[in-house]
Amino acid sequence: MQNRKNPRLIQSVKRAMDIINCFDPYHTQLSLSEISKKLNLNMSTVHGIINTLCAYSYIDKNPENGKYRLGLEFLVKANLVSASLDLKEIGYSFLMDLTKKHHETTHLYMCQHDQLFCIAKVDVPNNYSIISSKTGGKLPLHASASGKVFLAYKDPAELERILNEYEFERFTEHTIADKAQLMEHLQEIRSKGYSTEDEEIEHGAYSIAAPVKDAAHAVVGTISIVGSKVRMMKNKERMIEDIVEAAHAISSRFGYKPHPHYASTGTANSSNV
Amino acid sequence: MQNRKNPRLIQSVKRAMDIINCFDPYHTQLSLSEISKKLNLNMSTVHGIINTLCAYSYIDKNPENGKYRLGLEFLVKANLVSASLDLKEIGYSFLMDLTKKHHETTHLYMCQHDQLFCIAKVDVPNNYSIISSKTGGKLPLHASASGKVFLAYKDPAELERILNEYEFERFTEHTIADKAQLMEHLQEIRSKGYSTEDEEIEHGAYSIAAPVKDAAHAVVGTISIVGSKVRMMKNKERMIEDIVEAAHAISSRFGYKPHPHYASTGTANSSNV
DNA sequence: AAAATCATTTTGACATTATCGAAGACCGAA
DNA sequence: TTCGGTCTTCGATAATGTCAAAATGATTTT
Repeated sequence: MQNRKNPRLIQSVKRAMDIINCFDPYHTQLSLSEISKKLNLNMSTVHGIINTLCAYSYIDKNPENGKYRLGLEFLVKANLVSASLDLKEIGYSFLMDLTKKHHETTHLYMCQHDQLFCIAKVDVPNNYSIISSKTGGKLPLHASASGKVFLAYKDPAELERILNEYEFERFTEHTIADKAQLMEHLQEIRSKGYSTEDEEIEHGAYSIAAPVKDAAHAVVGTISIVGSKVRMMKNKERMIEDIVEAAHAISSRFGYKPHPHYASTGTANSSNV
Repeated sequence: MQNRKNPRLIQSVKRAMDIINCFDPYHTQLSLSEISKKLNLNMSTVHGIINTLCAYSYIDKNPENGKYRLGLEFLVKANLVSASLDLKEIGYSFLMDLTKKHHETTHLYMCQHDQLFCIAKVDVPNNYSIISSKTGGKLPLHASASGKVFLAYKDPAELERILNEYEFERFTEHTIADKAQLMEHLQEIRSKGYSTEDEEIEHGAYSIAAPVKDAAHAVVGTISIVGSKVRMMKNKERMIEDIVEAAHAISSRFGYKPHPHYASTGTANSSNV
């Protein structure tokens, strides 16, 4: 569950987070007893924690059925997070350009805690497309173009750590299934400088991603373009060029400067300064 | 801080929430010592809690400066919350229509815990306006059209409770400054069925709002239209008609049925069944 | 209606657990 | 290097969260 060492974590806070994480797209409303059953906790324990979360609007009790659901305070905080993301500000117009040009959906992902979070998305503009409702999605690292390009530029020790405890969920028959296969793939990505994903997560879909790096050559995010495979294949080459170029442009705004002598191996020092 | 009685709240969870709430638009990054100073807590206490929140990606340590900031998991949860809001689904197309017709920004607010949260927004379509970045904003109840209409339909006891501990922040010289003045205003809103806000929160702005009610006649949200006062005044009457009509349409989707015999006083029973 | 079932909330006693202060590690600056 | 500062770890203490059980409340059955 928790990544690194084992710095003393606070039980009740942990439990509070576990409670919050009980809610997912298939369980948007839960009763007290459902939660306590799920987490094997005494009902009164859960009750106390939930009440606290309610007081802060992170959980809300639906008066109609007495069940609990996530509260609107999450929107407030998400707004705050979102507003303070330089990457999003900078990357957005690039997504827009890419989508305008290629008529496919583009995404901007950001790395945090060895996870990739979608922080911006531009859909193909049908009439009035507002709201990027998929913002906030997470990506499987082994089965997405962005995930793979993220892993490809991790430094070897980190990569090792991540993959050792990694579960290769299988989405389609093209999903990369194990570490060895993935490592080979990553080498190829490093040499090409971008990554593709070919029906590895969903049949009929194809995507291309390139890394956004900062001054320390660490990958801070990725940009990607996704679409139906048949359409994508038609001008794949031009898309790759554009994605890579956009990623470079964004990277340079983050102080990234390619070092010719380091470039070939692509070993990024992910600075835990 | 916490509203009702005093159901035993869990200290460490409360502190965790207080820590999260330290972050605001003016303080997006905080150091450990800043937080502990702000909350008058021992650094190691804060440290433990923050570490726990970090393990769940609700807080993230910026490697560049060692400061903490809110984590991307908030985006995930906000997405989940947002996706499960019926009100938003239903209301959205109405906002769109209103904005298309009147060329002004429209908002959809939702009530929770005596607060109004923006859950959808449609800007005047300039070229490609995506992302509703203001989603997640909260509204001052006494100085916004939506806030006032929300209060107007609260049942008297509830209203009393809310206003007794309410602070009337002053934004402009038109801001309603005290309870007596507000009560008078609310009566007027009830008799009209909608609310207006005239430079009460910002000079030059004018807004109109109407309540969305559910089957129990409780106000579950509001829709509003905002714009520069000069423009708004030009076809204020037509806007009011449309806003009220849209609010009714949304309400009826929530099972609301006007009871002719109750209608005149507008006393909503906000069912704490 | 009354009784029974179920889920939620409150209570009080106990031992686990969060807390604090102090000490240790880790910077960056002088 | 040595010094300020901030962050992290550690261990003892008592305060706090936890549990089981009882009380309340809602809903259905007889």
